[in-house]
Amino acid sequence: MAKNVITPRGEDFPRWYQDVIQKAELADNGPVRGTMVIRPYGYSIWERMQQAMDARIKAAGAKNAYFPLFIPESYLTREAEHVEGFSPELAVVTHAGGKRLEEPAVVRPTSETVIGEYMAKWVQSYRDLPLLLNQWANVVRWELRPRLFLRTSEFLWQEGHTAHATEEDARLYAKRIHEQVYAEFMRDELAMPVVLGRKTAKERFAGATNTLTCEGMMGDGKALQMGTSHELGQNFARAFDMNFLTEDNERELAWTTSWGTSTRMVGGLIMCHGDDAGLRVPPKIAPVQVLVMVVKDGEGVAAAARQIVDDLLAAGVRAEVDDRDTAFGRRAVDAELKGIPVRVEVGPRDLAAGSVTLARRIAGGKSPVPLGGLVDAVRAALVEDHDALYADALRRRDDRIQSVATIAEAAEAAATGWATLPWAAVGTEGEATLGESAITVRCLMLPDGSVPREEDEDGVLAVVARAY
RNA sequence: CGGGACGUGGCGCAGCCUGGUAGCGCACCGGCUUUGGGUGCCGGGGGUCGCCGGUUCGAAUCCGGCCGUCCCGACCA
Repeated sequence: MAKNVITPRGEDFPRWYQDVIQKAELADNGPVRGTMVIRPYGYSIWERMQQAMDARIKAAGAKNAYFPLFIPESYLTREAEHVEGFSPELAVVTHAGGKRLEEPAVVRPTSETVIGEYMAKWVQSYRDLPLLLNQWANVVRWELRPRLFLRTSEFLWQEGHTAHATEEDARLYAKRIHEQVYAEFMRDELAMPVVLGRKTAKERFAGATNTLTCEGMMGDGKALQMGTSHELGQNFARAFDMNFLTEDNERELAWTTSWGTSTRMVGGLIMCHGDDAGLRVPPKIAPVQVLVMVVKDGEGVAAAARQIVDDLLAAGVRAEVDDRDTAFGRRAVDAELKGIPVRVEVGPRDLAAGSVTLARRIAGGKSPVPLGGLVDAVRAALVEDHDALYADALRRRDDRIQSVATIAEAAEAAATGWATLPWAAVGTEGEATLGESAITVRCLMLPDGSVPREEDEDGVLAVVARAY
């Protein structure tokens, strides 16, 4: 492995993170503070996330639609908590077409309001419910302390918005998205274990009655909120007059939900799986699962490498050839920085032996594989790598969660990881105390890992940590 | 907005204190070399020293003003 290519994680984790993003060619800072240029390799990772997520969202019954970037300022103000929560980070267009606008247009920070307005129009009868929508879009939240992928003033995301006839139906749908779309996606595609829970009132989405969250643990023990699913009660339905006639011809307000995941997940992926050699991309998300490297050309090696790529592609493996003219070591280091799970090294020596060399980014090590058995070996490696990444992440998380009894102990544990303690021992005051040390209650959960329906249920645990 | 630092080729920095017309590492380009772990050597291109003004024969360097960036704090997918 190459040395000193990037800052070691243990030396300076934030610096390591920046180095990985730069060296793996994931992103650059944009020209306006807080903005981000997503480079092709970073974007291809996002595209794979989108694809996998989109399929799950559709399987949950939601359909894609698109709503405008500009929202009338007056919409935002209709839901009191919502506007209060978002006003500090709004970008507002006051001038356009060379004139001052009669009503300023807010650049969407999220779309509950516009979508609420239109859902109100479309929902007339109980027969129109549930109405299940999703959109892929960019949103803008003017951030004071931006960090690439984790907190940028503009980011890309998916936002789901649904309307239901009953509170129970809305609750179950928010839960379904939380568990069967988000958490499963993170586990099965990103190889990331997440803690599921509900947010405290302080951490709840502005305008929601309940916020469910997926919290991931990063390599430095800090928490990252990777996705949220909200029950909005009738708050937005009331603000936008979204009502419908029941079977009994009664007029009732709908119950709505919203839920989102963003490009922040790319940051989570980096910080969860990366190591001192760079990124490690889980095979299912990897834009390039196998890089076939021409070690030394001249004896039909390049042609053999291309044939191998074709065979892998035909077998449904995402493969690319690397026949660049640069030194082998540099190309190998590049592949490691980018976290490509498997490298197939092809050189004259290999071909003479009728084999190739399989180099593993995640499991580590190299070994010869007969050409005829390559496709199967690659398939097995990719499955094994996914499981290994998940196991690593899970082990780290379990090692770094401490069960404690007091706020003081929790604060101590949060220096290196997470702590769980009875929510009853924390409460709103304890939450404020911890906040003074930049420690937050990430979520509330039950001892068996399930999500409590109410904050004050018996045995509810608070998960506290420092967070991104 | 409160506290701290910094603006010099693409990136990271030295030079400033003690003025004399810009240098190093990486990256980039060309040649040879080596392609099985950032190969080595030779050659080369690229900078209004953040901006404006002042002092001076002469300013990256000294003085004044302005602009910008980064870090810490208050907000967040």
